[in-house]
Amino acid sequence: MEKLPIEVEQAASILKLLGDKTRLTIVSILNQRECCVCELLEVFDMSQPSISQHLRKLKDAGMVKEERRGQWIYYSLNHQCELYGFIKGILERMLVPEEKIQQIEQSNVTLKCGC
Amino acid sequence: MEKLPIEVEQAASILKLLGDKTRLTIVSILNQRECCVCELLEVFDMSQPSISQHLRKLKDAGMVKEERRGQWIYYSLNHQCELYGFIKGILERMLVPEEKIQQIEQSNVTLKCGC
DNA sequence: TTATGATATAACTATATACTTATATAATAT
DNA sequence: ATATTATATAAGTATATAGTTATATCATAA
Repeated sequence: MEKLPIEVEQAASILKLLGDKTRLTIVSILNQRECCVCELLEVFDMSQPSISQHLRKLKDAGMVKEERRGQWIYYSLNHQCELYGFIKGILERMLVPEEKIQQIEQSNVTLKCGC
Repeated sequence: MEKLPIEVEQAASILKLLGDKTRLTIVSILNQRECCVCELLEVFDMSQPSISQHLRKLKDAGMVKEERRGQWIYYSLNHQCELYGFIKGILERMLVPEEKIQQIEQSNVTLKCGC
């Protein structure tokens, strides 16, 4: 399933999505843990709409899925996505953004969320 | 060497370069055979400067190297590039553009080039 | 019901990008 | 020398993109 070769055109559109520092970092974080928007907001020097818009693009491409829990919407990588193997292959060769993940975990956002 | 993890920022810039259909196709073709500009020109519905500009970007990133042979300049993937393993990993999951490669080989461009 | 907090959407803007055409450079052939 | 062929570079343009601020939606809490 992971090993099915991908069309050039399809690959290009995925790579274009991942070819943005902010989005690639988001995806790399989501590969470690699910996050709500306000958690991601902790580690980017950027407005909330900007983060939401990036997540929207990732969702539209099927790379990411969302799940509402009360007030919060949790985003996570969509392992069911037919391109997940392709994406995983890329993430595996990248450094995990430990610092940002720590920053999220040390923020009190999660406490407020109660998750 | 291939397995050293890559910084997010560096990965993003490579993925952005590959996230263009034309460039990704070029790279995918060069993964099979070296080509001169006029050969690539055979398989893209695009002006010569456009192809040259794409090759320039790939060269600037170190992904591609060039070698002049007389009138022609041959482009090929730069296996010495520290990111070659990363790129190769992506190409391995993609369909080879056989049709375009055939098109290049059946064109008489190579005959004229005498290579 | 009203206020608050989390997120999404809309509208706008500045910049980046992928093309184009025109021209320059460089090698070969006549 | 001059013409031809291959390629690069310059300049211009239309569109895409990533950000912004303002506002809407939706869930919870008071």
